[in-house]
Amino acid sequence: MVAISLPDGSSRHYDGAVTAEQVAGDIGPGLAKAAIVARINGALVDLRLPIETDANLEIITRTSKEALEVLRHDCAHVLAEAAKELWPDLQVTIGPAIEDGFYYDFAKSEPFTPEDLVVLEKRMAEIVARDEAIERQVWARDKAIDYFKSIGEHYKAEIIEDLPEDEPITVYSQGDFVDLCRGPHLSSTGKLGDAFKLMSIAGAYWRGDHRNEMLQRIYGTCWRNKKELKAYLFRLEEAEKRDHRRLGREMDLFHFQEEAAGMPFWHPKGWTLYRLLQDYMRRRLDDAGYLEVRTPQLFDRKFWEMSGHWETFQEHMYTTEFEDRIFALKPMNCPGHVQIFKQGLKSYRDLPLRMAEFGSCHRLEPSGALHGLMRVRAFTQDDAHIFCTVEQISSEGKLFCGLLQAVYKDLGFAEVVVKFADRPPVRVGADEIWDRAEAALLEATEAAGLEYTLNPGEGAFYGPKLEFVLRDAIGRDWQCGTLQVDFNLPDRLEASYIGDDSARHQPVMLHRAILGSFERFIGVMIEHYAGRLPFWLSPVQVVLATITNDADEYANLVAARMKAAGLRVEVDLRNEKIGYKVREHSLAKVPVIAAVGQREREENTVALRRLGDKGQKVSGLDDAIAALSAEGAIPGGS
RNA sequence: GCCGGCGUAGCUCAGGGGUAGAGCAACUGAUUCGUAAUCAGUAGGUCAGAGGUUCAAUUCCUCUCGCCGGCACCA
Repeated sequence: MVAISLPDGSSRHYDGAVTAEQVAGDIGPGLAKAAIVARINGALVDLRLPIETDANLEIITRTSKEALEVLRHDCAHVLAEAAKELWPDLQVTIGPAIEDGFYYDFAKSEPFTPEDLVVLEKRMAEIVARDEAIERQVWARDKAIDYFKSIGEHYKAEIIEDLPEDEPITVYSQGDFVDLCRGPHLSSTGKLGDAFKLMSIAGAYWRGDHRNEMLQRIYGTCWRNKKELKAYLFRLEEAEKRDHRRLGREMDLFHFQEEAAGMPFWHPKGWTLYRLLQDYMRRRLDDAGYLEVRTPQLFDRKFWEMSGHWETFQEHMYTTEFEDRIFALKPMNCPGHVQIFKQGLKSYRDLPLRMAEFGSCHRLEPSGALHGLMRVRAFTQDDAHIFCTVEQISSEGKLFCGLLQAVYKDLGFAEVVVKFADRPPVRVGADEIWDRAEAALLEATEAAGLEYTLNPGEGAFYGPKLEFVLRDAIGRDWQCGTLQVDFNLPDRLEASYIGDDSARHQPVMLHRAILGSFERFIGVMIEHYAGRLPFWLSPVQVVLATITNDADEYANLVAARMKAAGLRVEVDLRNEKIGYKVREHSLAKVPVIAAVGQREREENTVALRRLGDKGQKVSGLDDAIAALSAEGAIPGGS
C-alpha cells in the first residue's frame, strides 16, 4: 500500500507504486491537464516518477509560481532540440532557467544570426506541436560518458566526468534529442505552450571561465501564458524608456564621447544635480562627525607597491612617466587617507577618526565593461575611512548603518538589502581577530535594524564586509553602499596610535561608502525615478511659461522672486502656444510648470501644473512661492 | 579583454558601386494663442577614422576607434 497525502489534508491509497500524473487524473481531468510537475516530500519531481512509498504530494499546476522555472527549463531544452535539428553539428552544453527566462549555450563554428532566432523559434513551436513525450532515465556513469562522446557531445561528457561519483546520472529524452539533466521536466513538449520568445544572441565562456573557449548563448523568455509574455515585453519597453543614457541626453544632463570613453561630460543641468547630491552628502557627513580631506590624484608607483595595489591592479591603473619615475592616477583613496592619519602622533583619544573625501578616482576598466554612468573609468566616490579600535567597530558600524539608511530614505529608496560577507579561505589576520570583527559587524547590522543575508566566504581578504543593495522602482537591485573592516592596510602602511597603555597600537580601518560613486548613483536615481527626480534634486524646478507676450514682464518678476526664495527657475517667453511649452517642459521632466497670462498678472497668481498631472492649480504668488520653497528644502536638515 | 551586432543631419531612422533622404529639433518669417506638437520657408552631412579593391566607395574588403547585447572583470 502506498498512501499519498494531499495538501488539503486528505489522502489516497494505492496498491502499488503510483505516479503524480495518475493521482492528478484520479482527482480530476482538469487537474491532470493543468499539472506541470509534482512536489513529493518537498522536492519537485516529474509527474511520471513512480512513487513507491508513502508520501506527501502536491500537484504543481501551470498557475503556480513554481511552474515558471520548470517551463523555462523545458523551454531551454526545446531550444536545444530545435538547434540540434537545424544544425546537427553543433554541440549542446547547458541551459538553465534564469530570471524572466532561460538561456542555452551552444558550441557552433558559425555564429548565430538574428534570422536564425526566427527559424529556431519556428522549429520550437513545431516541437511543442509534436507533443513529444519527455522521458527520464537513470544511466550508468560510464554508459552516459560513452554515449555522449559517441554522438560528439564532448561538453556533456565533460560535465558527467566532473559530477560527484555518487550523483545519479539522469538523462531526459524528447523525440530524438537526449540530454543530460537533473530535471524535473514536463511530461511532454506540448505542455510548454506558446508563451516564449527568443531574445538575443550573446557570447559566454564555457563554465564561466575566461580562459576557456567562447560559446554562443541564446537568451529567451518564457511565461505561463501569452498575456504574461506580453506584459513582460511591455515591461522591457518601459525599462528602456527609463534608461539613464537616453534620459541623460533627453534631459541634457551629461554626454560621453569617444575621445574620453567612460568619462562623463557633465552638462550644466547634470552638474547641478551632481552638486545638489554632493552638498547633501557633505552636510550629512559633517553632521555625522566626519572630517573632509583632499588627497593628490597622482602617486609614485612605489606608493601603490607599498599599499599592495600595484601587484593586483597594475593593469587597471592609468600611469604616466616623467623624470624616470612612474606615477599612477589614484584608483582609490584609502592609502592617501592613511598618510593624513600618519601625520603627527595619534592618540586613542583621537579615535574614532572619520576621514571623508569626495575622492576622484580613475580605473582603466576593460572596454567591454563600460556602461553609461553605471560603469565608468573616471568617477568620484563618497568615500570615507574610519580609523578606530577593534572595540569601536560595532558602535561605528551601527552609526554608519543608521546614516546610510537615513540617506537612502531621503533619496527615495525604501528597500535596502544587506549582505554580510564573512572570512574568505585566503585571508590575512588571526582567526580571533576575525571572530571579533565579524561579531562586531553583525552586531552593528542587527542594532541598526537591517535585515541581512549571509554571503559566506565572500569577504575581502583583509576583513569582513557588508554590502548594501538598493531595490529600485522596477525591482532591479543595485549594490551601492559598502562597509568593510580592514586589518591589513594599516599594517602595510604602518599606521598606529598610542593607546591608554602608552604603547603603540594598530588602528582598524573601516572603509565605507553610501552612494558608492556619484556617477553611478545618479544613473541609478535617474532610472529609479524614470527621470522624474524629487523636487529638491531637480536641476530646474520651475519653468515660468507665458501664455502671451503681455505676461513677459510679470513672468520675469515672478521668476526673480522665486529665485530669491532659493528656487531653480527658468523662464520661457517664447512666442509659442502654452500647449507646446507644456509638452516640451514635461518631456524635459521639469516638475512644475507655472503658466502666467493676463489673468495671473491681474490677479497676482500663478497657475501651477505638476509633471504628469492633467490639470493645474491657481494659487496666489506668495503662497505658491512659500509652498514650493518648503517643498524644495533639502531633507535631513538639522 | 572575449563573442556577436551596430556606427548615415542635434535626435529617431530610411537608402544604397555613379559623391545622400524623411520626420522631429534648429534658424527665419507669420501667428499672441489658456495647458502634452500653429503654419510656412531656410539651412544643415569628409555617410566614425585609416588603408585597400575599382574608371568610380558612404555602399565591397581589412584594420582601428567607439557604442549596443552578453561573458569575463569590478580594489
